[in-house]
Amino acid sequence: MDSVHIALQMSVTTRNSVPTAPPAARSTYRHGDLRRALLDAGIELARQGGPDAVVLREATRRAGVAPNAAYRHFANRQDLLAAVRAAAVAAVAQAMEAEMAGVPTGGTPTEQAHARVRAVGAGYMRFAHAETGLFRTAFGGQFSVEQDPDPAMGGLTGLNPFEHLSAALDDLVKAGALPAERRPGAEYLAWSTVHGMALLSIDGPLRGTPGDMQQLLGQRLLDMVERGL
Amino acid sequence: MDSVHIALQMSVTTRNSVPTAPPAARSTYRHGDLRRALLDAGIELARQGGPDAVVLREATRRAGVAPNAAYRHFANRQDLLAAVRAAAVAAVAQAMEAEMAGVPTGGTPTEQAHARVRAVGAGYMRFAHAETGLFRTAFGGQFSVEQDPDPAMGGLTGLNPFEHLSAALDDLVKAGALPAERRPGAEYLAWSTVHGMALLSIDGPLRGTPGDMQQLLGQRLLDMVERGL
DNA sequence: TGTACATCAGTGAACGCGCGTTCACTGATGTAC
DNA sequence: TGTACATCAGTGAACGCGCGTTCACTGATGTAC
Repeated sequence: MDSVHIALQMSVTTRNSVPTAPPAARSTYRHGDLRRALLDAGIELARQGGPDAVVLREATRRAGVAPNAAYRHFANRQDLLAAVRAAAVAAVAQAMEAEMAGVPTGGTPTEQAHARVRAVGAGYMRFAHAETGLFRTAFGGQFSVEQDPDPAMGGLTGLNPFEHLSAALDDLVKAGALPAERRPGAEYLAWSTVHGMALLSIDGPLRGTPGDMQQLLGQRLLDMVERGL
Repeated sequence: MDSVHIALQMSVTTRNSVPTAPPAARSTYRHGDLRRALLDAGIELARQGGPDAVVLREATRRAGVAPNAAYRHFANRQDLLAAVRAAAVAAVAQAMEAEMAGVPTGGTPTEQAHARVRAVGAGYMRFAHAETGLFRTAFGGQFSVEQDPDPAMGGLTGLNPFEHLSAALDDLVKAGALPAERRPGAEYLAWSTVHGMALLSIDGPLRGTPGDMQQLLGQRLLDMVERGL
C-alpha cells in the first residue's frame, strides 16, 4: 500500500513540474504555476471523492484564486477532469510497476511470465483498494485506454495499464505458457476479471471485507485466470 | 434481447400493481396510484440515463403532478431511487431466469449444472448490454444484494441475482463438477468476472464492439470461469 | 540602459440553471352516526 | 339513506444551494526599440 502511495505522489508532484508556488496566501499577482496547482487540487478532490468531486470552483478555491481564473488553463470543467483522469490512470500504471518490481528474479521464464501477469492484476486491485477515489476517476465511469495511447497515462516506464497487461500476456505466449491461438482478446478476459473484483471490493458486497480477506480472494481470482486462460 | 425486454416489462407493470391510471391529463383530483406512476417514471428515467437521471421533479412532471406530491409516497429522492434500484435488480434476476429457461433439459447432471451457471452469467451480461441504464442503476454504484434479501429484488421465482448464482454453484457441487472445498467464496470469483466484462462492455474499451463480438467474448469468459473455478 | 507598449494571467461581479425540499393550503374521499 | 366530519392526497409558491460559465476589467511581466 505504501508503495502505491509513493508511486502516486511521484506521478502527482515529481513529473514534468516546475516547483509549485507556496499554496497559501499568495503575495504575487501572478500565481506561478496555476495549471499545476489546479491539477493537483483536482487530483486531491478526485482522491477523496471520485470524479464527481472534481469541481472547478473548489479547485480554484484551493489554489487561492478566483473561479474564472481556471479558464486560462483549462477549456472547461471537462478538460480539467480529463487531465485528472490521465494522472489517475498513470498512477495505476505505476502501482502495477511497483508490484512488478517486487517479483523475484529467479525461476523459469514461465514462472516469471506468470508472476508478471499476476503482478499486473494485483497492482490493479491493490490500487483500487488503496486509492478508491482515484481508481473510480480512472476506471469508474467511461474510459478508454488502449488505442491512441495518451502519454500522460503512462507510468514511469511510459506504458499505460492496458499496455502493461498486454505486454505481460505477450510474455506468457513467448514463454510457452499460453497457446498463441488463445492470445487474441485475452486482455479483455483478464481485465474483466480483475476489474470486476476491484469494483465489487469498492462498491459491492465485498466493501466491508477486511483487506487481507480481499487479498486472499484476489489471489484465488488470479489462480482462476491463470488456470482458465 | 427481446426476452430481457419482456421480462423487464413484467417486473415494471404486471407485478403487484393496481392498473395504472391514464397517464395523460388526469381529470380527477386524486391520482389513483401515484406511487406506482412515480416508480414507473423513475424506472423509465433510469433506463434511459442511469441512476443520476432519476430526478424527483422529472418523475413528478411525467406523472402530471406537482413536485412535492412525491413526498406523500417517498420520504425523499433517495427513497425513490432505492425503489427504482430494487426494480432494476429484480429485472436482472428475471433476465437470468429467462436465460435459464432456454437451457436444454437433456444431458447429464454435470452438463445441466454447467449450463445453469453459464445461463446466470450470460443473463447478467446480456442484461447489461440490453438495458444499460437499468444495469447501472442496479449494479453501477454502491450496492449490496446478498444479505437480508429484499423481496422486491427477486425475479419471478423470488430469487435475486446473487441467490441465482449461489444456487447454480451449489448445483455444480452437487453434480460433482466443483470440489466442495472450492465452493466457499466462488460466487465472488464468478461474479467479479462477469461484472467486469459487463462494465467493460458498457463503459470501457469494449463499448463500440458489435453485439455478436461481445457475445463471443462473453462465451470465452464463461469458458475461462468454468475451467478456472 | 531606459522607456513604451503589447501581452495575457488573474479579478470582481454577475448570470441562469435545475435541483431537492418546506410551508400553509384545498378539495375529494370514505366513515360514523 | 342522509349528513357532518376527519383524513390525507395533491396544490401553489417559495427557499437556498452551489454549480459552470461569461463579461469587461486590471495589473504584472517581458520584449522592441
